[in-house]
Amino acid sequence: MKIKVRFPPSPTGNLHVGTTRTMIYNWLFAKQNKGEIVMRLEDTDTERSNKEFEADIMNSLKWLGLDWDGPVYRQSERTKLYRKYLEEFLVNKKAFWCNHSKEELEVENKNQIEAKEPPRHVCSHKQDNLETGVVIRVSVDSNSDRTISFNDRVKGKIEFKESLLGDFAIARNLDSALYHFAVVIDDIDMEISHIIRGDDHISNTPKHILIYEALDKPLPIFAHIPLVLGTDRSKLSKRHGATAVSAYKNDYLPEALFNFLGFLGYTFSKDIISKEEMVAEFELEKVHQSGAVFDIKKLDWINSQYIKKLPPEEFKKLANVPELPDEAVLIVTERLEKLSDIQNFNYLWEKPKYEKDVLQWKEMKPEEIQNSLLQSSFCAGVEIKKLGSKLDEIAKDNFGGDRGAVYWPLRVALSGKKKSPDPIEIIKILGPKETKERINEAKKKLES
RNA sequence: GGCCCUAUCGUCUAAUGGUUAGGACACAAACUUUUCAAGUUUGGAAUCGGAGUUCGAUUCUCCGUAGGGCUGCCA
Repeated sequence: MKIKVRFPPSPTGNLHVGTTRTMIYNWLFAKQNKGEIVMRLEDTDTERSNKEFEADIMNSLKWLGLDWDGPVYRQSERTKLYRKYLEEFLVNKKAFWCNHSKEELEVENKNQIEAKEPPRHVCSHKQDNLETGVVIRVSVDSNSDRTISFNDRVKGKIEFKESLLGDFAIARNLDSALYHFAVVIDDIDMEISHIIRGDDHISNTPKHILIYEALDKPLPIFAHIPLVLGTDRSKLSKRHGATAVSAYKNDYLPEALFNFLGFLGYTFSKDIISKEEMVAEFELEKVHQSGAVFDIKKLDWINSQYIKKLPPEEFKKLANVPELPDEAVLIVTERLEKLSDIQNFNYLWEKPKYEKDVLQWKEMKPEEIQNSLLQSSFCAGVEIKKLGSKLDEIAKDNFGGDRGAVYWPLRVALSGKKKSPDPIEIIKILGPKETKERINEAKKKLES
């Protein structure tokens, strides 16, 4: 059988990390099986869909390296196809026009809940053969004793009673199909073999199965993946933080996000793993059954691992710091979790700003700091290799061997920070001239 | 309310009818050290509850409980 899967985002928002995780599993599965991936924008809700979200989705997918085969389909451009099938459904009495108002349906629903009955709309217009109406519904037998069941590749056997479904809506009119109808028609038309989608679609599946059956088409294989959760274990949404992939672009490497998302629901052989290795290892049946919390701390760690491995040129480009000297890249990447944190190291390419009291090490007196800096400034031109022993000597001769008394003021003079890499590392990057200048500025600052 | 899904450290998870229930992140401590970072070592931390099956259940079954999803003329 030819393997064919789909990316079916709805352009009613930016690309969501949960949707992306589902797409990653589709992608891994397709790549491993030399299958095809269809890109299909589900924009049947014209009110909420827009081109900006479309662009965000495509760009984010591209950024992550999630590619697809063939053209980009839009459901809004396929209304003729849906119309053809809607007419067929109507003619064959598999669907009918319903003329109940929203208010009537609300009352019905309210009464059902109060009576502890299953919520569903069993339409009384079914036999009326209306020419038109408010909405088109599939006719479902409310007295059926049939159990619709399917074998989910990740969840196992799932069953629903047909009688509980009710006559569900599939189109606003002949030219405006709703989700349930458009997906099934498209999945049939595009010969989708595996539908790998979020857990939240499980309860839609029996409806879809009924449409496949009405068209006498074979069922695809269903695989429902658990949702990505927020810290309170509910479906990940904006109140938990950034959900758009594009919100991660400035701080995270695409490989790191991909790696992290892949682990939210699947266990690969090692924590840091490439796409290629993931493709080789992936098995649909091994996708976990329960939802996973999006833990940003783990993402940060994975990201830091990828940053460390970046070549200098690549890092400077991605972090957008062309002025950073190549020699400085290593000491910086070792300390970063997020790309934008590079701004904490701006003293490597521009003069630091700081308050003079930061220069003080423990109980040091101003004269002592001055002396320490003066001594250090004499070392500015010393060969890097010998710099360490030279500074140690100063500590020994002037401060009873307290190296902090030398290193601390020096580091602050160079970086303006309480926390920074070894001053010798910084001197290596700044060079003797700049080093001397910064020490002198520190001395001046101390006097003021 | 109805239907459906799920349940191992704080988080991601491993294991399997028999293990001292393992790892990673996070956290804490130690080492290193002028301060960070990195690294190394160590530590605390979990099988939701109750029945049943069994010589033995974290694992299998059932019942609870909890959480989640769906319940649209959204997708």
